[in-house]
Amino acid sequence: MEAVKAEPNITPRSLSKQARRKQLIEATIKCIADKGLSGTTMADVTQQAGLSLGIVNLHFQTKEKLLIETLSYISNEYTTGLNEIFNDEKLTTEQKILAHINFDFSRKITDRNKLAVWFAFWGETKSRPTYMSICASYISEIATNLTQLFAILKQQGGYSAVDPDLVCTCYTALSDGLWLDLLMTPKGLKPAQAQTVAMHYLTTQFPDHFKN
Amino acid sequence: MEAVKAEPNITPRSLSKQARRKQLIEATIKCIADKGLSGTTMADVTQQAGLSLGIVNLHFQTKEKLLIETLSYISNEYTTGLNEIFNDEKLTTEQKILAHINFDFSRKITDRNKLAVWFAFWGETKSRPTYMSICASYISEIATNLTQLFAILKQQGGYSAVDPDLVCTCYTALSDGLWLDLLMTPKGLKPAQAQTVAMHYLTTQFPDHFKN
DNA sequence: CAACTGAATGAACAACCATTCATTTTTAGT
DNA sequence: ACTAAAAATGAATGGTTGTTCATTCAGTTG
Repeated sequence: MEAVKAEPNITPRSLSKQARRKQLIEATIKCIADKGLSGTTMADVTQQAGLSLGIVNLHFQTKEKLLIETLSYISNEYTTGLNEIFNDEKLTTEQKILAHINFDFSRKITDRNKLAVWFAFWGETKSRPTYMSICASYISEIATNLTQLFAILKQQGGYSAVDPDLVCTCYTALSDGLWLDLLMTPKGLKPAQAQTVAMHYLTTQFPDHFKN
Repeated sequence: MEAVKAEPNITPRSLSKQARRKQLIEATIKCIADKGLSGTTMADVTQQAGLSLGIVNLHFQTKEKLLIETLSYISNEYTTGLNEIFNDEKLTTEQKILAHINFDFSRKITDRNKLAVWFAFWGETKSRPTYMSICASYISEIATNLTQLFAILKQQGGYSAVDPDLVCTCYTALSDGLWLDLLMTPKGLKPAQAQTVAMHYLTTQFPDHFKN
């Protein structure tokens, strides 16, 4: 674990306040991936960021707030990416769903450091209402959008037997489970294969649109 | 959180050594569910068990060993249940698969305290090789058995297009994801509904055997 | 009933770690 | 160049927690 600065030739304090916060959050992600949520100390995070011990208090007040901001950071990154797809007027419904899957198994999302952070927080949600409510809000937002896409495709494609809510629940659970697979058995399952598994399920529901 | 003894009328020390270990492990499960892995202290666990602080050291030497035994305990409970099904000579392949799903979404397995423990450990696997290897062993054992069941059903049922490995990966990921759903949105998804979702997937693969 | 065994207890200890804040360093304004 | 404000530092602090072990106590044996 080496200290890494965001930009080699720029002194640390020339970065703006917001950039410093981002630097600390990304150091936190790396630390959680390397040492776990319980094993991550303030000394670890600040050393990973190449800064001094007191810096977290200056920007986040407490460790707990830093952790909450870290969860919000990866949640926002995910929902923002999906909303861009959902709101893209140039894409057809079919293309949006394909783009959604593509995004779910892209490098950015299946990065094992970030997957470790997701599961670290998920593992604590039952005992931490704050984590729980952050997760609950992005979950329902994404489900609403995705269900709507499936409903449109059902109508347009004449898939009378398809239940959009069921397909949304099933697809979401499937991708969560595949992420767990990518985290736990990285030697066994690669992101591209995981995407194939997800496509395999969608093919069963919309065979005319998604051929294997 | 109240101290609860295993048997009201039996004094603590009349329990055998093994029963005492089980008592402590179950107290640990409750604590992890209530306070998270990082928030669980030795004082919490022993108080939950209604025993004194030093007892864990007597039976498990260290906290880390108690946690490892706790992960092994729930892993064994799960794999033992599945192996009983897999080895039951009286069941047909189709019945074994049905029993497998039934078990995955039974009360015993979808108990939110235990789900919280599963995800708590999964969230730390990347940084803890010991947790990782415990998980790796049960994962591969179950996958081997389940893939075999699907392969037999493919042959018997004439499902020439089915890929048993793919279906096993997909089903396993799906049930892991549904467990996450049960943990995170208990108000939204009930175990019986989760089971319906899992059945829905199997129906797409083996329509003659598993009708909706 | 007395001596013995080992399970259980919990006060005390030592290590760890989040947080504080007096001091130093950098930047921006004039 | 000088000054004031802002940012960053890191030694010191205090609270928490895993672990230890001398002592207590229940159950058993002869």
